[in-house]
Amino acid sequence: MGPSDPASHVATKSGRTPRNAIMFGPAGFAYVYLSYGVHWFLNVVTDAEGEAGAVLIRAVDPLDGMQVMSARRDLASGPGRVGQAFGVTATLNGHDLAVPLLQLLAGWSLGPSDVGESQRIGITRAKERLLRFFVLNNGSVSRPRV
DNA sequence: ACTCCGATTGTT
DNA sequence: ACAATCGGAGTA
Repeated sequence: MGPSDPASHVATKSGRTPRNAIMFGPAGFAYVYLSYGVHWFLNVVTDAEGEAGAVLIRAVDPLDGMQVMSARRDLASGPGRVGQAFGVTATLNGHDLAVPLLQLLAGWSLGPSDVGESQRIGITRAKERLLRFFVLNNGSVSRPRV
């Protein structure tokens, strides 16, 4: 939602800044930022060039390269863990997600009944908006901390 | 220049 | 419940 979402990095009065500049570019690029000075968060830019918008990847379900069956459940459940699992750092900010180094590919097919939506996690502004989307009945989906 | 705090996580 | 850890953004 970009500017119309109070929880977005582009929602401030300053609008475009050095940090969020990638969000104003074309879709399909990585927007990476450091959270709490600790975790690298991976976002995918979604809107057309000139229109700021991005989606945070909060979890990933490891399908290939998981010699680690035991770790499967929580290996990449949580945005900080996604960053850690893929080795995301500042150098990936602005990365073209069509390039194999870190690439978005078509996944298995999902219908509307496979996708859940809920309030977002960990934010203070615009909590009520249902802008968190997840695969239903998938163990890798991240959850709020109890 | 200085303050506040953040789409968190691991440990106590 | 709390520390870790740091830079963006707002205020002065």
